[in-house]
Amino acid sequence: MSKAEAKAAFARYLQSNGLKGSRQRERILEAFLNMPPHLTAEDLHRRVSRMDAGIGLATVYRALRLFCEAGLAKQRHFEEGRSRFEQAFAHDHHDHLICVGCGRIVEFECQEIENLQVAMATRHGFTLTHHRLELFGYCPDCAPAAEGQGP
Amino acid sequence: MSKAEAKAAFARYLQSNGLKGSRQRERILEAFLNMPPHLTAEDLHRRVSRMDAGIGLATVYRALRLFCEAGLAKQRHFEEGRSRFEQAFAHDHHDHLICVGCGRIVEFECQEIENLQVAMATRHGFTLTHHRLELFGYCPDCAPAAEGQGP
DNA sequence: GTTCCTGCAAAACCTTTGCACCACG
DNA sequence: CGTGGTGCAAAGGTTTTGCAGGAAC
Repeated sequence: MSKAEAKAAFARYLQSNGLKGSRQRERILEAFLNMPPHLTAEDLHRRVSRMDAGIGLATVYRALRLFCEAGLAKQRHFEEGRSRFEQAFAHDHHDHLICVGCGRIVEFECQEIENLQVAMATRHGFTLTHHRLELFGYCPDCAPAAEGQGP
Repeated sequence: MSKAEAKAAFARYLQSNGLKGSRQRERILEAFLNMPPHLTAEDLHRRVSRMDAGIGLATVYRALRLFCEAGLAKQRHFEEGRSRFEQAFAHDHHDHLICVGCGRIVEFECQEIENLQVAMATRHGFTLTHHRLELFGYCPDCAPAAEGQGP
């Protein structure tokens, strides 16, 4: 799904639910589509404020919830106390490799793992809807530092 | 590691760090060891309060943090706004299969998946420290209901 | 003209912290 | 007895909500 399609999908979502568009929602969606993935609501608000200073954080939260309901965004909980949002349309599916040194997040996919997941679910009688896989470790830049110094 | 060993490990942890035991910590550890996994701090507090009404929620949080530091507990963030804690000693490692219908959580392990994870990490130059894998879907009891009714 | 949306501030949540007193060692 | 633990309440951070005014359809 391209960015233009995402915008169209959002407009459609609004219309079918009796909701209205607004300058703020356009700006927030625009910023959301052009951001790196895995941003915080506050991150997004900071960026949006640069273009349109009057937009409130609450409005960003409300828009993000809408994006999630419209299937454009996905809310994720990494190992911190707050949520991050990613574009749901960007790639059909992917998992995350997260550096515990610098926080860098790399996306990857592996069909073999997916297949094994389905097999495990089936073995327990489950019908899979989705999953979450996160690998934590040191990226190439942080690996040398990790050896010399403990936390 | 058995429950008795867990208690001993905690006592050792306290001693080596110049910390003290207390009635509250004993009670909280006891309750923690005898609870189902994946409990909330509040869940644990509720249970502990039944045995010892005066124990405060803050004390439970402080104890849980200690348990984590001592390696007895692991803090996890599922797809909600709060933390859940599990016994770290129960099994060396496992992943989770979570029913989106009833919330039931099943633990499983799969060495093949683990191996592939290491391979993926290596391909990206990462050195793995740990990971998180959660499979979401309908358990056998909830699967039939899922077909007839959309959300 | 409705109805929904917005900004602000206040509330609601989970979690942590400050403080005076108590208990362990 | 000194140091760390506890309970309470207050503060902290993130997310939600109530409300009066404004904008969209």
